[in-house]
Amino acid sequence: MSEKKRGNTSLQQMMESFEEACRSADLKLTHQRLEIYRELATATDHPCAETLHRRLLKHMPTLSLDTVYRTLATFAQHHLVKKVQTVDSQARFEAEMSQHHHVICDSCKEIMDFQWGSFDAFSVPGDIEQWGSITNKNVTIHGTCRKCQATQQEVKQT
Amino acid sequence: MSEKKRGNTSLQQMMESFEEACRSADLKLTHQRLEIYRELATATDHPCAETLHRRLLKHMPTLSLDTVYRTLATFAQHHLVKKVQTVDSQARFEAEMSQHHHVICDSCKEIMDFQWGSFDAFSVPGDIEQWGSITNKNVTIHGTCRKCQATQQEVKQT
DNA sequence: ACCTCTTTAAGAATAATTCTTATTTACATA
DNA sequence: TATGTAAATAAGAATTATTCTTAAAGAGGT
Ligand SMILES: [Mn+2]
Ligand SMILES: [Mn+2]
Ligand SMILES: [Zn+2]
Ligand SMILES: [Zn+2]
Repeated sequence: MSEKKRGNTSLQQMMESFEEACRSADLKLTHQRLEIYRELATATDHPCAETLHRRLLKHMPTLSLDTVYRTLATFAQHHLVKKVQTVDSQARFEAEMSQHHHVICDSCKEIMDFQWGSFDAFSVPGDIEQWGSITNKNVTIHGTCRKCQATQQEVKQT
Repeated sequence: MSEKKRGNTSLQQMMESFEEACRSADLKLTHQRLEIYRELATATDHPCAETLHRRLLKHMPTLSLDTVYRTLATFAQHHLVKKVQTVDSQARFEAEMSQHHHVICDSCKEIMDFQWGSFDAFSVPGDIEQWGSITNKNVTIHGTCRKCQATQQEVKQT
């Protein structure tokens, strides 16, 4: 039971369906791809390419940052990972492909997942259905997380 | 009645409250600031800095791109404009500060506003209220707009 | 009109990402 | 298991988006 919590899907399962997806998309199963995917799949913080690279360097000292970028782009094209939309300049990524939403702390930039089934079941306003064909709808909540609230409190007291 | 549609607020009104806000924030009312704000306020497409610059060059041939970036950053700090969150590398902006949501065409990158009062009235899942203090919640819908659907149809037939 | 501080334009610099190329590797096949 | 070949990687150069530096221009108060 020492595996990271990842919704209901275990890392093992994710790795297996990842390998399967690569094979059927004719993507070679390189050490780099496997490790980059694994690192992202175990991360819960929606890391940017650089963060991912920094983490991976510990066990793969020759991994290039370019490979991380290139690989993430390839994965995204094949819908194996998602680029997360943010207001910041560095792109951030996630391996969690199932429907979920984000809370973002505007102070520390932490992005957390959450579920909102009753929203998912909601149907969009009528005029939007005219607009075109919709592939997905997501909520982003912005605010300040507890940790940052505490920190800002301390600063005030200084 | 020839003014651009801007929700219910007219451009005149926006310009007036903009000038008022600048004065009370001790921001000098320069020609550049007025024109950049006006251009963004009349745009309905959430332009990036470069697009805005290109449009403004027609009437202000010496305006520098740096000024557009710097000015938008200043405006954003003072909550006079908003940076829109996207998955693309170029930042996009809007002057519409009232609560609204976005539909984004993944093909042509067009961003359209829409209202969703019943969503706004919805309260967020309980576990999120524990997370920290929330400043806003917004929906982003992704899909393909009618125009792009039509174009893709043509391509198929070729 | 003049002073002072802010803002601007221009170009240099930086940050994030992508491209080029020589080398290495995965994996299909013999 | 060895070999051939296309795909992928590492390294560094290049590009794109944005920010910084500095000298000159302008806003707004007196
Ligand atoms: Mn997520
Ligand atoms: Mn908008
Ligand atoms: Zn935080
Ligand atoms: Zn479109």
